[in-house]
Amino acid sequence: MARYKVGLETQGKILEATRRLLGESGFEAITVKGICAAAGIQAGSFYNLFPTKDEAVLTVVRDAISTFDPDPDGEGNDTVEALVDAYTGFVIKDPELGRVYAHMAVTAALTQDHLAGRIQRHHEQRVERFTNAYVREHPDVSRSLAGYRMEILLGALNGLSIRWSIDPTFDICSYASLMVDELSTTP
Amino acid sequence: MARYKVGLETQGKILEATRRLLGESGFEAITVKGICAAAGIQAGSFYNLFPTKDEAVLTVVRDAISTFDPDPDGEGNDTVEALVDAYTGFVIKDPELGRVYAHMAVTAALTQDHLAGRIQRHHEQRVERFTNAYVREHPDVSRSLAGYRMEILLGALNGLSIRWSIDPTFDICSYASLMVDELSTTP
DNA sequence: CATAAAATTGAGTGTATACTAAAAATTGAC
DNA sequence: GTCAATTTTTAGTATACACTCAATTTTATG
Repeated sequence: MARYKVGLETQGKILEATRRLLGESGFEAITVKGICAAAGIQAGSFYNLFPTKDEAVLTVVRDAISTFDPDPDGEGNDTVEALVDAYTGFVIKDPELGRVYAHMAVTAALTQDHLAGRIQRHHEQRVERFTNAYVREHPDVSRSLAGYRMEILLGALNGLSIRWSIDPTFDICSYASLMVDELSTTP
Repeated sequence: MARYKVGLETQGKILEATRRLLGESGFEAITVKGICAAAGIQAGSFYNLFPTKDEAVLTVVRDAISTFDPDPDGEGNDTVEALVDAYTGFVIKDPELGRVYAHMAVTAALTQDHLAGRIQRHHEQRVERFTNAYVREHPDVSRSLAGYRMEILLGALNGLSIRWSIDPTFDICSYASLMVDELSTTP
């Protein structure tokens, strides 16, 4: 753990580099060597501050998850539209972390054993939060149908996020808006 | 290239193993050593038949793409429902290749440089085929709105495929049916 | 400014990877 | 059955990876 000022600075540089490289090339392609080069340090310095590569990756992932889980205390007042808008809003505001989140939600669950459980849990909570919002807005829709619809909505949102991650000019906001619009007119 | 019978058999064993391992663990985790162990051969034998690992992977990917692009000649008579049903039908019938396809469509475009172009092209063709079917069924909907809707539909289908790939008990067919149903009632 | 703690470096380790080459074994057309 | 072409094996190479450690330098506290 960092105790001196320089150590904290180095920690910051490492996390910044990790975040950028994760967003650029994903969970498979990231290497300690790459992180160190991007941070301008040597491997030994990295391991003075992080016990393993995965620990640095996990720190960034935790950061991405909490960023994209807006205002957890206000859960009882969500609307589906607000949740989707919050997501696309964050993606636009911090595309680097947005890419990390998209990779995480979709690819990392398949390929990163040490993250799979955490990602699965996050997905379930996310579906529940969206479903709660949806039933609150549509009391006449059964909870199970609402769950189906929100699973599809999040599947689509993840799919579109990957599309955007591959092609940064892809206008994810328009697609997300259209999706929410058409959802709100479905009886 | 294989010229003797045993060579062709070995080629078959290699492709079978590659397909299974791709479906099980994805594009990042597959190794020549793993393929050879699963096929019951040595590395030298592999390289007698395939110039590189990527060539074996690409052969399986081509196979997956053509499997999930049903009856290309009948393009002019598609319906969106039939296209989605064909997709989920193939996924159920050959889950191994289905998993390969899902990994490919979503993760490989990000992480496998040698496949990215091919996957991008395939996706664009897929969107176009779906869009053509949709405008044929809904002549009153503009082509651009149809394109948006089909991009979302395919995003969702990809997202749900990944969900199914992570959790094989996930009932992708029900979700896909619901999606098509609700699409057909959208004006 | 002395000193202990922390940070950094540089030069490693071991392991796994894709891929190769030479020799031995097998195949199949004649 | 011969023999050249093909296939298989065995034993490698080179490279990239995560991670380590002893020596050196830097930090900050009294």
